[in-house]
Amino acid sequence: MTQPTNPNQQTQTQAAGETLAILPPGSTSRDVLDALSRMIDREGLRIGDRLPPEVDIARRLGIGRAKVREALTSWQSMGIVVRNKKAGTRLAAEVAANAIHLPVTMKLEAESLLRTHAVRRPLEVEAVRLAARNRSPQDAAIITTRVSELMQVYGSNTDWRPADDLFHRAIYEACGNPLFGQLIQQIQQGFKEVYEAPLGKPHLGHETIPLHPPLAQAIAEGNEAEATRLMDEILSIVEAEIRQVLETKND
Amino acid sequence: MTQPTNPNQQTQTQAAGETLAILPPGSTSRDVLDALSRMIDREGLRIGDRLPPEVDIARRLGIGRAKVREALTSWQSMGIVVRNKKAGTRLAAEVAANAIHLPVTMKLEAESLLRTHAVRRPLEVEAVRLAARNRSPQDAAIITTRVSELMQVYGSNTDWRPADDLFHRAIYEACGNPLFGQLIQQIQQGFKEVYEAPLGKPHLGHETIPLHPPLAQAIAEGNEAEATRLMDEILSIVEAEIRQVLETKND
DNA sequence: ATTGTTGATTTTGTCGGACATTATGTGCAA
DNA sequence: TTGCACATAATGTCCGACAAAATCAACAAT
Repeated sequence: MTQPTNPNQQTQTQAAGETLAILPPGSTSRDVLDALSRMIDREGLRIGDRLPPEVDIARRLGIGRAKVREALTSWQSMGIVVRNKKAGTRLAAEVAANAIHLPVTMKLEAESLLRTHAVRRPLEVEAVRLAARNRSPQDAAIITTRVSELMQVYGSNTDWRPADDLFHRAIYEACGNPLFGQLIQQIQQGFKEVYEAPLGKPHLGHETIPLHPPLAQAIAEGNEAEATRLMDEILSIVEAEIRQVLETKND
Repeated sequence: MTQPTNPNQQTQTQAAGETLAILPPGSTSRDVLDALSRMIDREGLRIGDRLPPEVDIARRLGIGRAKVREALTSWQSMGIVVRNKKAGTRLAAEVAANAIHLPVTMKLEAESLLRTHAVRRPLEVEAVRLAARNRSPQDAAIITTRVSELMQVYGSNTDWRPADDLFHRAIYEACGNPLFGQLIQQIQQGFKEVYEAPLGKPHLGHETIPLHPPLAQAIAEGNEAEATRLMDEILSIVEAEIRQVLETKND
């Protein structure tokens, strides 16, 4: 055992990390978790590494230990950290089976981009199939509107991803099962965080936008086969782009 | 608004619920959550209902408020409860987009059995496809062993579901992407909890067991089309059984 | 009579302190 | 060198107090 190369051992002479951002008094538990995330990033902590004792974190962030514990409890319930009496709080070696928090899980395993995409893919295709089958006329109208808005933005040189988000959310709405939207958006959120952090967020999926109008039409017409085929093609393109980005990064 | 029929208003004259089980001193946070679950069940609380103030819970369970808060924080981070200053802690009306905990979510919405099955279905099929494509020889051997064990147990009149679990876990292992296993098992866990509680757990999926040996063979042979077809058929049968159970329950 | 306002109350949020519990490590003795 | 007792450091738990905020009740104003 004898864990290797722990960078933050005794170099912190009670005032080393004091330059950290002190949280304002009205900060939520989410802010604490964000600050902890930044701290983990900055100090380059990996799976199994210890993070500072609760009292130190509290002092460095200018908050009470109760608040730190609340945040760590949240992470613990997600299986992100493991707490032990004297061993301190460590980043979890493996995620508990019954608890998932994709954003952090993925952040800890950056190579899992393709894995995450592989999970997202069947969910997206099935959501499109159900949307084509179950859409109401209102849903079809919303989807048509969203795709026209998307193409309008796409024509200009502004960021088209918010419009793309709205379009896909309309699909999740139309499929009649809120679990699809919840799961996919959870996956997407984790994807974005890990993707935009180290790779500088190139506009992924740009090539797929021209396929969106026929997808919307297929859903509106109730053409399940064509809709799922188009969605699968879109996701294939995205997957190829991911592989390309990963390869160019590995140079 | 004016929420209706809150059963636990002022009938508790400081000593009503005192007969609750007092937790032993060495109880974990999980125990507290279990006790809270039982309390919710016993008092018949629904979505939007308030649960007792933290100090009351602490007194009734014989623990400190810190322990109660830790447990509630865990639930809050899963989107199960919402906490407000004077409004108290309420069971969440809708699950936050970035936090999902299917077991409790489903327990609160029993009608979502089919929705959950609809999400599980494409994931299972894709996992089988990937397993047929990427399985190693060892994986194939394990799957073959598991299915033979399953059929052996199935022949006797003991409970075949543990063996069934092992078989499907072997598939998740073989597919080469741990996220599939994590997500599906999370979904399954929630499904079981909500299913077995109100419906008395009939042996769901009994009809599908004879389809498992050919499924295992298709995976071992790398026959993606046949494997996915069989898995889809299995899940169709399960879905039909779910519908039947729900209908007979609605009489 | 309805509406707006003000104030009291209740409940969660946060802090600090104290002690218990438990790994971890250290030093002494065999 | 090995084994054991003890010191130490970190989380776990409880308590008490106050802050903050949402709700409710009473009251005033239109």
